Amino acid sequence: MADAADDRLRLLIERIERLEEEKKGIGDDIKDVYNEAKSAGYDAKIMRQIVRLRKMKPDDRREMEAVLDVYKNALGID
Amino acid sequence: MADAADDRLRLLIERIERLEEEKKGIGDDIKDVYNEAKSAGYDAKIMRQIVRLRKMKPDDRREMEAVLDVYKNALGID
Amino acid sequence: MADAADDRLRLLIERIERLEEEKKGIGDDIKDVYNEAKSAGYDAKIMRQIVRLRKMKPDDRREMEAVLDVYKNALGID
Amino acid sequence: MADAADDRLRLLIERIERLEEEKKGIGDDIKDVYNEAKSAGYDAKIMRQIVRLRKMKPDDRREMEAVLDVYKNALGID
DNA sequence: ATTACCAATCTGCCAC
DNA sequence: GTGGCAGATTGGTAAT
Repeated sequence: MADAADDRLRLLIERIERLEEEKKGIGDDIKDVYNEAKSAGYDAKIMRQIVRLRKMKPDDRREMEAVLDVYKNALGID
Repeated sequence: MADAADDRLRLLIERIERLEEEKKGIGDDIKDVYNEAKSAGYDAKIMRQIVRLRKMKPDDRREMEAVLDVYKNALGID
Repeated sequence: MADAADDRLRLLIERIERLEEEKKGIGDDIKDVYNEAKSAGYDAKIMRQIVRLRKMKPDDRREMEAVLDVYKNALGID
Repeated sequence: MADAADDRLRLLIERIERLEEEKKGIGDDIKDVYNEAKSAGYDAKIMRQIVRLRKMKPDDRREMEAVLDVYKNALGID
């Protein structure tokens, strides 16, 4: 009963499923590294912030941090 | 055909739907305030960071910022 | 030291914070209803699906369900 | 200025960054497949539902669908 | 053991 | 129409 269109859809789905498995594997690897870091006494939550900051272009990051400081001063934070 | 159990489920669902509507209304109000802020020249994204920071207890926030600085120095950021 | 611009920003932030509190309150109310439903033996996860389905226009929902069935048949699901 | 602890942190961060890059690459591949499917006339949103359903154990899926039907009947959906 | 909280992923939306 | 952003949901974790 499975015609050619059915096959095409099935193949697309199966490719997606294989890729999602790979993606999950890498996600697990990342989790392992964070756990290793945690065992070494590092704070995973702050490491994640670092990773986020390093993704930004340095100039953009500094600009963002500068504006944040201005707003913090306006609000009397710190 | 609708028995008492059906009614009970329906009433629960309807209460949820009413509450979700209210919640959506408030979400829209929040969006309006951000738009007003944007019109006044403020950066909405950074305002959201400020709101997040103000949710934290001051001591926790300072501690977090201090650790972040240590990590940034370790990584040579800035 | 707080000038007029600082005040304006502070007022905007405070309005947002008030609205977010209200929003959180309603979110808690919704959670309460789901817990009540759970106590009555209902499955919260499926109730969420129901709420989602009821948000759709009936014709759109039926169309979507029809396509889903076609795909399920193509994949031999069921 | 970089001591051994700094190096350790840096190496952990770099491992994470490499893994995140790989993960992003696979995410892009998945997106490509969905786009290919879309070009062939398939509905990506429903394909995602199919993928989700296929992740479930068949018995669990059928049980879930059965309960959903019960709730739909109780609410007069369909 | 459960339950609430928190983070991370995923979906939907809006702006470009 | 595409990419980024915010919101929602789900899974994991920590506390009691």
